[in-house]
Amino acid sequence: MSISDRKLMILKAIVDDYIMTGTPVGSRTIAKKSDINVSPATIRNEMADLEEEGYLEQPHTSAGRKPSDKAYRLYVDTLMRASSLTNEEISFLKQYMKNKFSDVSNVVETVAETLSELTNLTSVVLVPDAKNKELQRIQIVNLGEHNALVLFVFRDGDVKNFRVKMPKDIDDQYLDNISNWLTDFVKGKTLEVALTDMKELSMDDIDVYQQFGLNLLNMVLNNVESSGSKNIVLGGAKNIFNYPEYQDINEARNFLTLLDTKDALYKVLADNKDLELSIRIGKENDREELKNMSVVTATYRMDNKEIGTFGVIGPTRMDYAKVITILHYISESMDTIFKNEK
Amino acid sequence: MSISDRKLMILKAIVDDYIMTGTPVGSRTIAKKSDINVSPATIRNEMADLEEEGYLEQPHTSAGRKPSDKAYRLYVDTLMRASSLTNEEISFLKQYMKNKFSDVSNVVETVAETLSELTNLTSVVLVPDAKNKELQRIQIVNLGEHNALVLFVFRDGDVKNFRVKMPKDIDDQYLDNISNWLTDFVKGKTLEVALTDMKELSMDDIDVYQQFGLNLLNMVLNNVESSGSKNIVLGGAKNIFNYPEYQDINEARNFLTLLDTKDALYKVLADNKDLELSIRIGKENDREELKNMSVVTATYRMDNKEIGTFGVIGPTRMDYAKVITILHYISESMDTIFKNEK
DNA sequence: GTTAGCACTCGTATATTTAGAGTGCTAACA
DNA sequence: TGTTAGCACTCTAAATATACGAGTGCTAAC
Repeated sequence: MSISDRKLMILKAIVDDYIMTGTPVGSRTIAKKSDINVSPATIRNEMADLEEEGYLEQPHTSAGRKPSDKAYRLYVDTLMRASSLTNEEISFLKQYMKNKFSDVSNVVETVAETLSELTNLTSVVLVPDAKNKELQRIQIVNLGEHNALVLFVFRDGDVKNFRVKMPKDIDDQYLDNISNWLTDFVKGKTLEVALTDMKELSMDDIDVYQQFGLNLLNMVLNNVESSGSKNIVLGGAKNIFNYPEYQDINEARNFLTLLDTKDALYKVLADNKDLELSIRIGKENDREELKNMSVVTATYRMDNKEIGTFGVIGPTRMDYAKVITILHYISESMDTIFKNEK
Repeated sequence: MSISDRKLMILKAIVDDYIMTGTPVGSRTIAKKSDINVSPATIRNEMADLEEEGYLEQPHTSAGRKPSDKAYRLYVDTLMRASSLTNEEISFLKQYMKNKFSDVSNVVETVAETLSELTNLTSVVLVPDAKNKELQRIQIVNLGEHNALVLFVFRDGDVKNFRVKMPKDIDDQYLDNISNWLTDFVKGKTLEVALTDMKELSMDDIDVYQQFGLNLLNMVLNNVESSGSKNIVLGGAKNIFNYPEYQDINEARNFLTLLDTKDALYKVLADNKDLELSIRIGKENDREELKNMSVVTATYRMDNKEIGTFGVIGPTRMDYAKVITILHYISESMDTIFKNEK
């Protein structure tokens, strides 16, 4: 059963309005605002139909209607304009991002910040899993007094560092030698591959180096794994307060608590890794805690390997068009960093 | 005019109770709870006196009393027990921190997390200013395709890294040479000193290196300075919800907004850098936004140079004794990292 | 098929009442 | 002279009652 064009127009008008205001919208509002020149009574009839078909819901008899998840889905898939941004806004966006990303050491934080500021939502950025990234170099730096710092530099420019204690103070030159040996060995491999490869080395190989390297790699891998659930960065958590429906302290609190259970968020983002753009509306989310939220994520990839997954989380009545546009332009900005300027 | 011992006991009882419950405390409560065996009526008289002297305030006629900032000050200075923790709790603390700090690459985040978890307050940690830290090594790592990563390793194990573009792909060996030259030049100096020193180099010195080094140092310094207000890490922001007096959405919101204006927090922490332990109660804070909060900070130093400043921020009715104890044990744990195990 | 009219519903905002916690004062007591 | 029981008084917070209004669904006319 297909829905008449007028019904769709009405539905779109309702969703648009609800996304703006957050209050159930009545027939009068639609009659006045939209360009469907028809009386409130007529619209009421259509609305009753739309409700029967599951697109609208009524909080209570004397309230207007609000869109259901199903309605948002339809809205996102076919109703909404591709972008709700004007040309000026878009060029502002581009400029803004260019500035943001100009001198960046910590891309992840910048993406999180940019994303939340532009969307006025809470942003979620998945820190790329160090386990699956190619190593570029290992460098041991002597800090003196039996302390050393082991640096793992990855292909993508990420750096992880670990403080280790040495049994005795070791000559800088010797540390460099180990560093070089390790680098030669691991370069181009992921942590995991490097570790298994190293285990297979025959004992004939320079033993001390190997033992040292094994210890290091093991340590790092453990560390990387144990901090698995923390590989997530948030931005703009308090943006949720902008939404009147979160003025209730418990709602707000629950939301902030949800943000703290990074396991859940991690799962969601990790699940969407394969998708260039993922939109999960309300009950479409698997996680119970997210059943009344929407999560929109994008994955940026290069040479068919994902570099990063990032997105926003917020009320189902978020401005999907705007969010999608912004995600798009952030991807593009990352292109600039990782490709053009290379 | 000195205050009688009984008055002090009553005041302490009131503060203790108010810290626990957050609700104004009446004469009955004190009469029952404390070991001052005296009738409510008597306590009322004393309370009236204490109010006159500015130690107590009454939200309204028919409510109990709550401590004033002045009362908290007295409490902190002379009334409270040094530690409200039992021996078991303390050994738990020590164990907890030992675990936390065992395999740490990011000390700052760990301190923030530990602090907020243990105190149930919001923690604030000042990231040590890279400008004034001694450099240990500079290492340039080739990432391929005209990209390179410049690593600045500091004496204390901190690492800052910057992605740079190279005009053309440069031989790894050559990059190592530059790295070594730079390291030799900067080792033991702060960024600022290194920069001025380098400017004074005569042009006879290997010119390319110098130019390259100058550019790098300049870039890093700019970056470090421009991110000045961000040198702060928070933990447990939502702990504020544990306090019933912050159930009001606006209070909570204001608090979270305050946390976002890192300038203010930075100022506060930086101001207290010289003090091993600083307790600012309510109006004692200079900042208007903090006039109804308390900020307790500790500075950890080594060889008379501060390594880190960290503390908590929360309602004036925080459990000062507990907070101080915990700050103390965190300092101690850091000793373990930076000294004993060295 | 569309629309004006109207009775009806129900949530929110406002006013009113009630209950109780705590006080200050007075007068009696040790 | 300091302590205490007794009691009237105050003021908040919770509970209850009232009023308002936005929005609906239905009916009947166009």
